[in-house]
Amino acid sequence: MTDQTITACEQTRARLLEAAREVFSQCGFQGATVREICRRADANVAAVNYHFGSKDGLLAEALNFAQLKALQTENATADKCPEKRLRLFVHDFMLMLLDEKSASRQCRMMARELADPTPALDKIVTEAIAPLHEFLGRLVREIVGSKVSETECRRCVISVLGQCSFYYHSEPVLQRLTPELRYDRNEIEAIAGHIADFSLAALLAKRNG
Amino acid sequence: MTDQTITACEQTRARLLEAAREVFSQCGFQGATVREICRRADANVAAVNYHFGSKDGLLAEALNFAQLKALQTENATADKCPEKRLRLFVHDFMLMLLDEKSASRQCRMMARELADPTPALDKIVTEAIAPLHEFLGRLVREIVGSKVSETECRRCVISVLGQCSFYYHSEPVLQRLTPELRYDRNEIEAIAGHIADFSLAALLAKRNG
DNA sequence: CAAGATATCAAACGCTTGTTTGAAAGTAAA
DNA sequence: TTTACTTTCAAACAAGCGTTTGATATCTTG
Repeated sequence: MTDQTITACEQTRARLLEAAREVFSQCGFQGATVREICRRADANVAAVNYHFGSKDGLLAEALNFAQLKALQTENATADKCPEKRLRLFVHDFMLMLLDEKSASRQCRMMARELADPTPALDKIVTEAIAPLHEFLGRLVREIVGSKVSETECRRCVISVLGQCSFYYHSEPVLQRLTPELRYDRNEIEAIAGHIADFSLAALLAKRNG
Repeated sequence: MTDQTITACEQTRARLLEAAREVFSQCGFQGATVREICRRADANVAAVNYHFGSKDGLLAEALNFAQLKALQTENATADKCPEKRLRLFVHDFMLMLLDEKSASRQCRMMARELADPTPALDKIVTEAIAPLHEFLGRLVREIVGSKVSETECRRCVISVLGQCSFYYHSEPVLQRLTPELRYDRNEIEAIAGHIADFSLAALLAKRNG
């Protein structure tokens, strides 16, 4: 019984992490309760503190930026022109944010925290968001050319991310505005297409203007 | 003592409402506590329930969409081409969202609620956000012409609002990304200019494409 | 198997939350 | 001034929170 067998302990840890990602991404850090996480993980209330020290510790371990990083490296190695890579990025990013079926609650969890800071925000920013902005900054730079200032370039990145995030952050509102709206795969891809069109038109205008 | 004299009761109510707008806009509905609101209003904890019935009731009364509506009517009556009116809207909207000195906590309060729904979200949507989307929808329509579909038009509105909101919602993140950032009036106007440029370029491309 | 370490559990702790209470203070009209 | 009503207040309430506890169960190992 040395390796490879999954101990009961590890099972509980894994269930807690999964439940935590679920609840954190749905309710935010403040809104999520340890009791609800433990209920969904079929674990005792004390389990969180036993395995992770505290609710903060659980959040820190539940955070996982692998998927977001993978999205960037895959995109960077794609053998395409920058316009197509931007289109691809927006597509993958929106699927990650909106597709229920995509198992990437990590990303949505992260998005929840952006608005109101938790102890983990610094880690999120340095490990995930800053690299993301730099990645997009390079991509935008490829598109607009060298005449555009760095500040302007950064604002373009924010314009792209702002459009994407809005669909996630304001879902409750958009749902009420157009009740028939469903984020199925077709809808998400249509939205991603719009954001890419919209952004590329603006960026190309900047390059030529 | 019939009119014009401000009773003690009315003074307390007014102080509570002002303090509530302050705290709600800073901490969100969940994060705000009745005790903190009462402390800032120099009132007893029981005052909220006495005057407004509950914390929910206080939120409902504290909400005030006058400023947001005024922004729309002023804009609509501006004797300008739709491009300039969009530019003007973005400018005024960003000032309302970001300028500390602008006394419009109502708008920021509202923005806080969008991400995680409170009992008041329905009221906010029907009374403030839906009209805002319709207003912007008409403005966008004037710019892109009649060839663009209604769905696409709506998505353009979201693209504009998404860019604006991002600076507000993600302030904690943007502050960490560029620590020297300060939302003074110059910076806000520069940002508003960028968003207007970016969006108009995309909209004009849609009209001509 | 027996002993020691590890993991789970029900229960409770201390704290904060929104809300309620009943008495005290303030106000207005007879 | 007296009477009736409104407003404030300190204190307490019940519920929920994250966390701790000490006993119990479950493994691992000699």
